[in-house]
Amino acid sequence: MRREVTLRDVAELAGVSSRTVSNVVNGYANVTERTRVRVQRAVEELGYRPNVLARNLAQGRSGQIALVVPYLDTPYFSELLQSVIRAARVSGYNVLIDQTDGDPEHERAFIAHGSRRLLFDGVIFSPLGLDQQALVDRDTSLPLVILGERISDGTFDHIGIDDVAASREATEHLLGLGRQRVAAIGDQPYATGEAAQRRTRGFREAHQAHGRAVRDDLIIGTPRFNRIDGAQAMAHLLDLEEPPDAVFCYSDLVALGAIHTIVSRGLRVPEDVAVIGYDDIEDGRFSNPTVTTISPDKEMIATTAVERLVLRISSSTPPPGLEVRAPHRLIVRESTAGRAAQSSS
Amino acid sequence: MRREVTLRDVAELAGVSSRTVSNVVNGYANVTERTRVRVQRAVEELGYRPNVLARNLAQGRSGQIALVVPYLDTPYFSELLQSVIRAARVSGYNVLIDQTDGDPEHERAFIAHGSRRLLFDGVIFSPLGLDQQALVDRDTSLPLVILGERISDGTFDHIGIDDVAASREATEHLLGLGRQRVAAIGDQPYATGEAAQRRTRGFREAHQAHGRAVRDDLIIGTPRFNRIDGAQAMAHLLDLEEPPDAVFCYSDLVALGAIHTIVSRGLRVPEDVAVIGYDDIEDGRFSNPTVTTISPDKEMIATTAVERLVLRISSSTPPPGLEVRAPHRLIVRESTAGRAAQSSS
DNA sequence: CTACGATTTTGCAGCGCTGCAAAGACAGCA
DNA sequence: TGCTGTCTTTGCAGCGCTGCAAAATCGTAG
Repeated sequence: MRREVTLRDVAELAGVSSRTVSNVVNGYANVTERTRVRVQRAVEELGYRPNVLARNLAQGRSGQIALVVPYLDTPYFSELLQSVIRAARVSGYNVLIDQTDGDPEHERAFIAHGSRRLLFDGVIFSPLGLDQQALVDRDTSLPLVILGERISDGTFDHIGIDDVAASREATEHLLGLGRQRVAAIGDQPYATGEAAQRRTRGFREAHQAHGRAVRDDLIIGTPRFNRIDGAQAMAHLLDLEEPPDAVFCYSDLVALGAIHTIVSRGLRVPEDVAVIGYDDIEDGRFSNPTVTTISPDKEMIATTAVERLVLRISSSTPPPGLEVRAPHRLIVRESTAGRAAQSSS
Repeated sequence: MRREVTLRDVAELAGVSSRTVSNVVNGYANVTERTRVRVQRAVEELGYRPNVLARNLAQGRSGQIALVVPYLDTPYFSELLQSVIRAARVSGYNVLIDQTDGDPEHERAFIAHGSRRLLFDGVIFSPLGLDQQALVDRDTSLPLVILGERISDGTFDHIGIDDVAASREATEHLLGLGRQRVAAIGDQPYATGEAAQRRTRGFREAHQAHGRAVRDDLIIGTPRFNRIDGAQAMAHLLDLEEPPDAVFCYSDLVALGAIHTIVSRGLRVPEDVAVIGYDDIEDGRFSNPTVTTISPDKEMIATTAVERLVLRISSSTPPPGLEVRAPHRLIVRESTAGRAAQSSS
């Protein structure tokens, strides 16, 4: 395999210094049209491509941004990943993926002091079990953007939808259908379960707005937001003396698991139990029945996250922490509206 | 942000040359125990971490391997991705992900001459629409491992399950249930559809082995292996005068789409139509009904792929192309066995 | 005690690029 | 014509590491 073309090769051919070639390639100011053209021509003739590695070394950066997510095989995250990769590429960054498996220790290590600083220039973090303390202990010189439900303390950006409002809408949708006993699956009443707790808050607010009492025994906690968690929680709910006739699930996967249990007990969705999910993953559009859900604008979340992170990386003085609210909407499908909803997306 | 600790810093503290520190850090031979210990201590005291970038630059490699897949939000690929990342990290490589969207042009460009050679040291490629010509035109100096159904020409490794055999088993399972009209969804009778064609071959072989004729109008082509493709193809099949009573779907997503259509027509799975899928994605374990499927050993595929690629990268003389058959097995679930299968995983 | 081969350590150059500051070119003006 | 200020271009050093080959050290045989 032949040696790659370097800046120097181009410089020689164009009859200028390698520094000038660098200037042209990087579009720096103050290069005469004449030399620019000459260099440009040489670049093309030799098929020169900058060596990213060398550039990064010289600039003291790595050219990578890390995307830290709890699970990769969760559709929500893999859909997000796609958008992040696309956006990062536009800005000349590679995405380094890290799956934490929701392990708080692992999550903490990623943003703690020292860590593998050299491996990435910034982090887009979608924490699961990260507690407030980890954020306090973090290396504040590491550019950080957090996705999800955590409020920024001003030293990083935060992007997420309004979970409380979204959860309220979801619950109101169920109440609006005339359901009498609305359950919630996914609460996590402990320090690292902030995201879940906001959804529970929305759930309660909706009841309040409708002048309805929340039956606390219908709020079921789950360790994760998985199909299996949903399936088990639903089984528990159906075993109650007065089982619910509607369920707000804190993720579409939970909803799919719940539906699985309901149907395998010989009950019907939505006739016997209406189900609403959260995330709008593709699965929910083709499941049986299709799943009514809260759809966050994932593309916008990903794009904004990368944008902000890149800005943060290239700023000499750190920009103030931004609090970005991404839009969301309720998408009604069969699991609450029945077959009638079939035509909707 | 303070400067990072370098080799030289360690060298100074340990009272040796930086080259010796490098030797110790990299575990090279011929270092006295005495100096090794001394250096080791200095490394720990300063918290030295090698700069991967500089190392790679000096070694003329990038430290990245590319994983090229058609779609990332397809569960099969995101499950594979996880395993690949894990395996690559063990070998000190980063995974650079590229989604081709199945675009043949894009796929071709990735392994063609020149390409972005500097960005990655090797490629793990899961092609979709890649035709044989692209492989001929490829840059043979780029270490390559191909996943899927293509046979190696000796210049790269190939890892995949035996699709023909697996498809035969799947079809035989349906025939063994006593089904009379078995359909297949997913054929792609054109140059880039090799994978699909092997499945069709297995489908035919199974019929032959059972002394049954294949009804060609029951073999439906689909552009992709998606839910929507499965849903549409199934709709077409159900509109036939003699609709099938069993369907072999070339992916679990196709199967999920097909089931969706069947159920929304008021028919039952598996009573009216039995459905079998391919890939064993998690969705199929919690869908309603759960999906009988062919389960490839993804972990083994990923691990072997990385292993072979790393070997190929570090070999000065390219090793012969290996043809690896990963194991697969049939997992019977509700979509063919009915509720009775509930207990199986 | 010297010589020689084997082992361990070192110095230097260079991977390909960019930051920095200085040099050169050029135009305008006295 | 000489001088100044501005715009372009250049040279050099160095990012942190490793390849290479020479130098130093060591052990042992003569």
